[in-house]
Amino acid sequence: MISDPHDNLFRALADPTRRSLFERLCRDGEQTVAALTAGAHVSQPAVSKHLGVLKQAGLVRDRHEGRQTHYSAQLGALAPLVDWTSQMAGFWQSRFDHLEDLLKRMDQ
Amino acid sequence: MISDPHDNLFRALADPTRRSLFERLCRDGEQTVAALTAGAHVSQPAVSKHLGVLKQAGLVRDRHEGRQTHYSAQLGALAPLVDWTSQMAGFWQSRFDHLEDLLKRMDQ
DNA sequence: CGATCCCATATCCAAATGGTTATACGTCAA
DNA sequence: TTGACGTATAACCATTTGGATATGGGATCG
Repeated sequence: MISDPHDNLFRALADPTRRSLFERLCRDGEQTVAALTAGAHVSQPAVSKHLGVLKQAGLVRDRHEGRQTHYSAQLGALAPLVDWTSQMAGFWQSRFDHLEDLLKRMDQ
Repeated sequence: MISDPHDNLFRALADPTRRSLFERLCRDGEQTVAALTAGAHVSQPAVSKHLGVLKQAGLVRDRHEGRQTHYSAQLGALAPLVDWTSQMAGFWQSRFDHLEDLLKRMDQ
């Protein structure tokens, strides 16, 4: 089963808890798991698991420092999302252009 | 439990089959369920269910004509996605600006 | 060294999800 | 009106998912 490269990204962002974690990392910058757990309404293991998913999607990066792990958002990972959206808009525009072109030719 | 307005949108786009349907509607324009089912690698009821989810997310529109239903993409529904992405980028930029500002003040 | 702290992993569970087949329902044709 | 067609819904099932608690394992402190 082939899975397109967008799949991990979309799936990672689908969960509200995960989006919230990522949003907080974007808003407030690098944070430890403990800091992220406070404020998330789920247990620490749940937070760790979510961070794992985000990491696999390339949305976050982890940095180990002593016994704590600092996570930070990787904004660049959102690029495929922007590309995909642009592509959809492009398809739409393309069809529009084609229609416009057709009407123009009919007008002559 | 409050669910942010982005939730339906992200969740709808999380499934590959659903994304594929939406992509085809963007690329090729309005199509009947039968046309969409041919090409989707799942049964017709599965397609109908996916279209229902896309519709609830505002991503598609349905038009009944006789005994067939035509679906078309609603590109505008992607706006919240763009907004969200912009917001994340904005947060990042904001933190960057703040850091820049801080460094500037320390320089004095 | 022993205790504690921070985080990750293991295990388990309920609920959600995506799929199927069977069927109901409106529409068109004969 | 009867039957075929196009789509939606119903009922069901396997798998995935997101959560919890329990535990492991390295780092730090006493």
